[in-house]
Amino acid sequence: MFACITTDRRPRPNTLGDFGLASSSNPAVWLTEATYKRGSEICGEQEPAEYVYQVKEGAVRSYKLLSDGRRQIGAFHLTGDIFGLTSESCHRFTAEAVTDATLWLVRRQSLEEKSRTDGTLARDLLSMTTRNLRHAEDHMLLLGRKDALERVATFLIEMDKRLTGAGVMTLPMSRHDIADYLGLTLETVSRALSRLRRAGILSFDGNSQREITILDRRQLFSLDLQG
Amino acid sequence: MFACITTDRRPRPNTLGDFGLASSSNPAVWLTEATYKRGSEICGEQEPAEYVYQVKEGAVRSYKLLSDGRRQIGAFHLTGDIFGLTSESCHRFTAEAVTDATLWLVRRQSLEEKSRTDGTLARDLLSMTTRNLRHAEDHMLLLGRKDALERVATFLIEMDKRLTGAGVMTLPMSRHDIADYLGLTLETVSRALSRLRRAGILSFDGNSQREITILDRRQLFSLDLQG
DNA sequence: CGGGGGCTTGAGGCCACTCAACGATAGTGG
DNA sequence: CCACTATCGTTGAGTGGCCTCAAGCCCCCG
Repeated sequence: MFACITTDRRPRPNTLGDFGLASSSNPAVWLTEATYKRGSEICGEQEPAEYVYQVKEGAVRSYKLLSDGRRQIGAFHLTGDIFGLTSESCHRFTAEAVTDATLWLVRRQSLEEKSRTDGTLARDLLSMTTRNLRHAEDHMLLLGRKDALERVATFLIEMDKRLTGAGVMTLPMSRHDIADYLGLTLETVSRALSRLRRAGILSFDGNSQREITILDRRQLFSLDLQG
Repeated sequence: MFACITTDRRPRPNTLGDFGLASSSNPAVWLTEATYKRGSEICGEQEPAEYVYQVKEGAVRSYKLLSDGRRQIGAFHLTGDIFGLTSESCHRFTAEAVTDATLWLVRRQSLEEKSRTDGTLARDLLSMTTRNLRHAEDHMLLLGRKDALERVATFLIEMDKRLTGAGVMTLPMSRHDIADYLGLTLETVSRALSRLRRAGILSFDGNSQREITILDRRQLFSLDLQG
């Protein structure tokens, strides 16, 4: 599994806006574009955090491992998402391409330098970190207190919102990835999806089992008894 | 359950250093001190986030509820800890006093205003948020992938580090609180502690069951197979 | 003395895990 | 074109770890 860095390493000037960092019109943050094959590692846990990443296309998983191989995926990063952002020196997750993916890379150092003088950027970094924190906090509730069906329902609602919002979506990740995100096994995820299908809440019409249609949003939401 | 705000509401000038916000010598952040009785609510989930809090003395729990009452404690805040910090308008957790507690309060607004001109403060806010994020990420791994014994071992190591570091500690929270922090039931927590005691890893010498001595740090760490 | 809260321990049940078989699909090479 | 393989997903049977329910102890307090 090797990353395929495009040879186009010629730095391209780019606004922070292109990097998703709001409207600061600072043109001096340099981007690199890179592509990664399905399954290849983008950055490793505890490696020095040299870059911050934004998904141009594809999907990425961030995870931690226990020494015996148990895996917990902390987040999926989809088109437009920024990850690898930290104010510490090392990454706290391993990131891998879920599908073939194209990323934008920006040196962390250059962001830090800019943020020292650019208050808007500094606030954007804080609000992005806060957004990640909120996601982690919500996910703790899921992992600590929801049962399997509720976890899968919450997952589908999250993915629908982030992928299309239209109730029809093609999940980029496998059942195994979903399981490691939800703290379950792949069999339990599969059974939960089947239950939701049999209950008329979902359908798998497409020719792929990853193509899911939400038929009854009300019932799905009623399983996601947040708050 | 009522909070007992001390009538000493006279704002006291204080350095940010006193607030744990590093060495910025800005004296213009005003603190209020308040005391809370065991079990009283400090702030509610989804309430407007008017204050940021620091524990002067005592212990605090931050939690989320599902509509049927299941509770997930996201963090315990001990002496010196800052909580309630968010760049969003509302709190994302309910906070309650685990023991009688004395807190320092600072208006969120005043922090935000200061951070607009004080780059050091802005960076401190970011690094505090990052620290919270790391804790949440580690806790996701615990909740998603560790078994009961491992969760309790991890908890004891965390508390030992934060309370004394000496291997002897008096936990401020009940088994029920520990359970809701670890995604277990209080009985399972109790059984795990008993197992660790029978294995010679802990002892409960004190006259309180919350007084715990770690006898064998090596074995305890071997149950906490982080990474 | 009774009552309540916190903690422990036991008995039994259930939900998710484990192990296994099977089908579908895609890619590979003869 | 057809094996052959690997990957992914579904489903079933059985197990086990944690939960539920309950009893009982200890301590504090009225």
